[in-house]
Amino acid sequence: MPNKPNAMLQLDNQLCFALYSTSLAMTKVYKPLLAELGLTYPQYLAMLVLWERDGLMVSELGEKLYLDSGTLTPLLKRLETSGYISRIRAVDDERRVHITLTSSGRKLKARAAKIPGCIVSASQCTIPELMALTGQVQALRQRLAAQAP
Amino acid sequence: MPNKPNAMLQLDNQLCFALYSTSLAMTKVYKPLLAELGLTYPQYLAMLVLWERDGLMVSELGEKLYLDSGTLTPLLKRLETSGYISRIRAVDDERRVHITLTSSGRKLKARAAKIPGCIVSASQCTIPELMALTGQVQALRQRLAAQAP
DNA sequence: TTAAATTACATTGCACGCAATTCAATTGCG
DNA sequence: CGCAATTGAATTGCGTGCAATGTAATTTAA
Repeated sequence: MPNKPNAMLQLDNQLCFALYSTSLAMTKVYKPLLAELGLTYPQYLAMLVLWERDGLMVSELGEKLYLDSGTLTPLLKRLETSGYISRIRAVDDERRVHITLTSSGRKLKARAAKIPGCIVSASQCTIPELMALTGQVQALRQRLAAQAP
Repeated sequence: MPNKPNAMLQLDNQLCFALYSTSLAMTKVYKPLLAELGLTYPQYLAMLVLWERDGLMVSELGEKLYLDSGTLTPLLKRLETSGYISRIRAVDDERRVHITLTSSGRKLKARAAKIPGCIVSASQCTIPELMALTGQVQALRQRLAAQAP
């Protein structure tokens, strides 16, 4: 199949670069919206998880976000400094740290509710188009994740 | 349209997160392949551009990669230290820095030729599937880039 | 012509991502 | 029980991304 190595080495033929540059472009669209909430984009992702399910351990958050403790520990400390979460060691197992929303963190959800609509609007796509593309990209992620153990 | 704010705030409903996490997963698949060449993933992207067209200015490279000088200057210095490129100030306009492949950098292209095939294989997709998805993601990038001036 | 504006990079500072290592707490096994 | 192995976070070090700022070269315009 890979019988045209030169064409395959062209930047714009590569799905990887399309994903990479589009993800960065997406982050730039989010940035001013999130700045109003005092969040960075990865911090917003962590808050999305916590708004769905509060009190997760750092490792559980990491599974949902596909991030490790080296990334999450400092990120969560910043969210704690911002007053949106508390980091509490479990009493039954002091290795574990549970991440809990503060009152301020819970209130933030209402202010963030308008953001998805802004992004949909910026994408100039219909909801079904976005859902279809999301499904395809998620399926690719699953297959790629299976390769990197 | 955005009349279900709670569902829209769910992590797995969001295209942005699908792109973000899939891009990171892609990088992890590349990592061991690129480590053999002594390249990081963004450095590999820069080399892809230079293999297509040598001697670009920093700003031209930035347009192709959607990256700015704050990112590229240190990245290119590392590629120079690795011996793959030269950074040469233009004689006619000394503000400009042209990036030129070294002999070692040109030779690297042959060693990189097998990588796209490895990625296609890891994706477990057919070439037409990958091309279709690439096109959709690129189209999204164009629309998003139009929003962030 | 020369001062102001613009351009092209470089620098600084902050926040990721992640590999590798460390450390403390817990578990498992003989 | 004792102790090695495992687990969950934290730490360290490096390489991005990017906003903001700095600086030197060039262009412009009064």
